[in-house]
Amino acid sequence: MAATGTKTELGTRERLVRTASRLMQHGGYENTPVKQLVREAGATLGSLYHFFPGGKQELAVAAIHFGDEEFAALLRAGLDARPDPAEAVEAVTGLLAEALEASDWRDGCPVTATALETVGRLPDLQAACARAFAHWQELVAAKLLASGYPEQEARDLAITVVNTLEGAEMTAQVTQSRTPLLVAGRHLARLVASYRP
Amino acid sequence: MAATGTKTELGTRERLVRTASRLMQHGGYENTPVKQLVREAGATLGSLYHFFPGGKQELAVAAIHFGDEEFAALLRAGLDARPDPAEAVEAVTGLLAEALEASDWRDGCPVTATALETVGRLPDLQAACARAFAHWQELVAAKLLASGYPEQEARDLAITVVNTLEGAEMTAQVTQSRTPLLVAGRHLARLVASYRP
DNA sequence: TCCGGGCTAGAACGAGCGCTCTATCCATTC
DNA sequence: GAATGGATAGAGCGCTCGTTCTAGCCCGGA
Repeated sequence: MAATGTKTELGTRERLVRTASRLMQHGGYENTPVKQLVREAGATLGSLYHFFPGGKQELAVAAIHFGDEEFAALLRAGLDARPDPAEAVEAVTGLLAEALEASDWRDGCPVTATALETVGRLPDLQAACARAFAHWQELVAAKLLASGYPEQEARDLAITVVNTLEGAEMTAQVTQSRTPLLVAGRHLARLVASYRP
Repeated sequence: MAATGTKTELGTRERLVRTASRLMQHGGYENTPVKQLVREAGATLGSLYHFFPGGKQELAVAAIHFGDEEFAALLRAGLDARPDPAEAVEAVTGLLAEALEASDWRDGCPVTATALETVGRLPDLQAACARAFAHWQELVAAKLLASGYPEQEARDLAITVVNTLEGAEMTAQVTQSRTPLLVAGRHLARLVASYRP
């Protein structure tokens, strides 16, 4: 929210959040040392603890929210690209594959790594990750509902679409290949189409 | 492999590998301190570096292989439970949901957390994780091929089946709910059936 | 009885962790 | 020009990390 790039200079707080999101996207929470984070953000420890009295964990929650919105934007872009929801879902996988390869297989889902790492350990972060997943499902469900899919089928399909995107994105990263995402796109399109009202 | 429970006492090496696999399943690689690992395995640091001169990383590779086989066993159990591959895949999701809830949502995929954390950082571990995914895909593909599915469709379906299982398992963990897995089961069964030769 | 190698044992090391703390800067306000 | 308070700055704290190292245990074969 607020200015997200229109300003030539971002405030210190915003730089911290974006840098944290990027580093956590790559290595998760524990693999992101505060000192490196602060250095890459062009800030200092003093600034971090000024804006986030709760320390690294509070910053991480903000970073997950930022990644949530970032991924949601890409999701919306793909979903809006085609009127038909089946084709739209396939368009999303294309966007994901493109972005992933362009980043040399580094920029996967900005939430997954942190989510897995914090399950049963850091409830605040786990909750933030769960909210992100729910948010993305909501976007997919809205597209299906707008296309006339019945409520229950739309919600269930949204769950599987998001989960399959997550799984395919992870495998694409680990194997450094677009294939898992592109195959997922074809299969998800077929699945969504098979429920077409 | 070798004895996996028949012996009343497992050797120190085996205890280290199993404990590492379990701890990495829960928190990944970096969140698993060697000292805790050694303590829970009933071993000592000396033993660890005796059996694994490469240290924590070498042990982690062995642990990933163990988790690979463990998950493969569950996969085989589900796939063999039903002759029809669509029903078989759904059976797998049932087994996964059961095991996950029984562990209070802790025992997710033994590889995913480590996989995401080591992408682009620890090539040895990343490669071990990639091998595990390929192995599981192979098992699913074999089931489909045995049921008469054409080569290419079987391989592609296997990719999506494994990816969707991974994604659904992760979401089930984070949200502490069987729903993602059960919904994935229904959808995967429908998808697999839609290609039935 | 002695030996020797597979294995166990845990204290100690240097590096890096998240965080605290005091000092300072600087735009805004009287 | 002085005072104010948000923001910046980074040295240093206590702690834990993975690893190293030396010493000793156990037990089958000579």
